[in-house]
Amino acid sequence: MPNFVSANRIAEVAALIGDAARANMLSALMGGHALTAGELARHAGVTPQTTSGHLTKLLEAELVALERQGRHRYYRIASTEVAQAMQALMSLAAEGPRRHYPVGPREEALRRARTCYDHLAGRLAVGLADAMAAQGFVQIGEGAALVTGEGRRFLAGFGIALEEDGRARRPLCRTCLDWSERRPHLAGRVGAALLQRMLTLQWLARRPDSRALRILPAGEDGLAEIFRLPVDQL
Amino acid sequence: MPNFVSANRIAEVAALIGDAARANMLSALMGGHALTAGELARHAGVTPQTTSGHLTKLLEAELVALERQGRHRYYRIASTEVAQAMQALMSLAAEGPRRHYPVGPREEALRRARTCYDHLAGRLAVGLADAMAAQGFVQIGEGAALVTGEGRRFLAGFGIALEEDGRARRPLCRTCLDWSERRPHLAGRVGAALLQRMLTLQWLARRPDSRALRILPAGEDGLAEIFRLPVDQL
DNA sequence: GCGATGCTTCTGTGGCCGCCGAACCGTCCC
DNA sequence: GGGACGGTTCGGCGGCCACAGAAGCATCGC
Repeated sequence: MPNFVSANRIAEVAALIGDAARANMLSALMGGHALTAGELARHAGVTPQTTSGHLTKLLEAELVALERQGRHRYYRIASTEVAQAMQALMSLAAEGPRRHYPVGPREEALRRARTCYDHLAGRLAVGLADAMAAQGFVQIGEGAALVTGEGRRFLAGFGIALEEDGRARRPLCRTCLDWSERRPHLAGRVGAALLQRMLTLQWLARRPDSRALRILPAGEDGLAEIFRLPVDQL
Repeated sequence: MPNFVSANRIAEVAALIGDAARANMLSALMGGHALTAGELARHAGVTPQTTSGHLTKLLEAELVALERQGRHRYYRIASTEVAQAMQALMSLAAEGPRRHYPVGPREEALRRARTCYDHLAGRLAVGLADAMAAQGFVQIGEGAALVTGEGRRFLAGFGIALEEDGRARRPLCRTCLDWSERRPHLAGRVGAALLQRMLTLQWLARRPDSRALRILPAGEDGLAEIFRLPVDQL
């Protein structure tokens, strides 16, 4: 029959995500942290044994990957492809009937700054992308972003080396549509590097048990001075 | 609870796609043609009444949109967001155990040139992207592409006007990872415009009942002369 | 008007799958 | 060692949902 990337395989993986418990687990893993089975069970709101079943399925389908460490087993998103698919589904889910979710304090923290798999999201990320674009470090198109030569130098000065691998067309930068802001922000290799660097510089800190990020004093200063991004306006 | 883009909503839409029949329908619609319920029923391999049920669900979730015309009802993908999600899931599904699908002649035609929702895909699309990048009309990054000033002029000469809407950050061009080539090609507004223009110029023709495209003689000439893309090498 | 066609709604049936209780296996700590 | 704890496997139950048969409702042709 006509379809041969076998729409059936698409259905398989979509069905895998299309279960409340598993979607919650994957969603939790989108925070970028590797989590143990128990933590995932709590996130999903089901018993450990049920969780275990789900995890084996996700493992077989290579949607998540496993790392053992002593008696703990850490699960994480298996690949950026998976993260992208989840991202696309989030955007889709965030559309629709525009439900009025009451904005609690926790949600407010998430809207302000959070991780999205391996990069920044939230108002901070959108503001950062805008600020860098304004200074000519990146060019942002629809679903697309490129680092300029100037931007490359700027990032190098900030401690991020974009290895100049031979093929000029390779490296760089994607954008990722933020469900809370409905605006693009920087993802891809550059996005991941920015998050990492800001964590090691202690500009930002992960909150335990949440995708939300705290902006530390050093971060407020650094973002304002180096990135020309006044954090208090976020 | 922690998750609040409600992973449950993600699960809902994923589950919607995660059914073989519905996935086949959506997959068929990814060809870019609007299809009738009957055609979709045939694609999915189920009876019309079952199809009807699926379609109401897809409609409610706004994954597909409906256009009535006499006693026919034409269904199409509702938005680019949906198309992107499907695209991401295809990439994911195409990964994995790398099954050996025997490559039939039909599949070969698809690998060569086909539509992907509203733009080109297959070797033709990848080659086109490469050729345009080589001539400096676009810059292609990872998951990202931008049209240069030169490219803008080139496209204008080819009959594609990229309206310069005020906000400089808006328009342009995405890339889309091709499952068959595992390489990016041009999507977004530019990708759609290129496909449209080549269809109206009769460079390409849609095949009935398939996503595959035929490259017409005028297309062979034009692609070689204007885009510097020798089609016979695809 | 008539029937034919395209599509839908209604209804019942069947199967798959997510769920938990219980038991089992491994790792850590003292 | 023993015991606690993190994880997994097994078995049986329950509910949801995709499916087709039959009937209903539009639109087309004559």
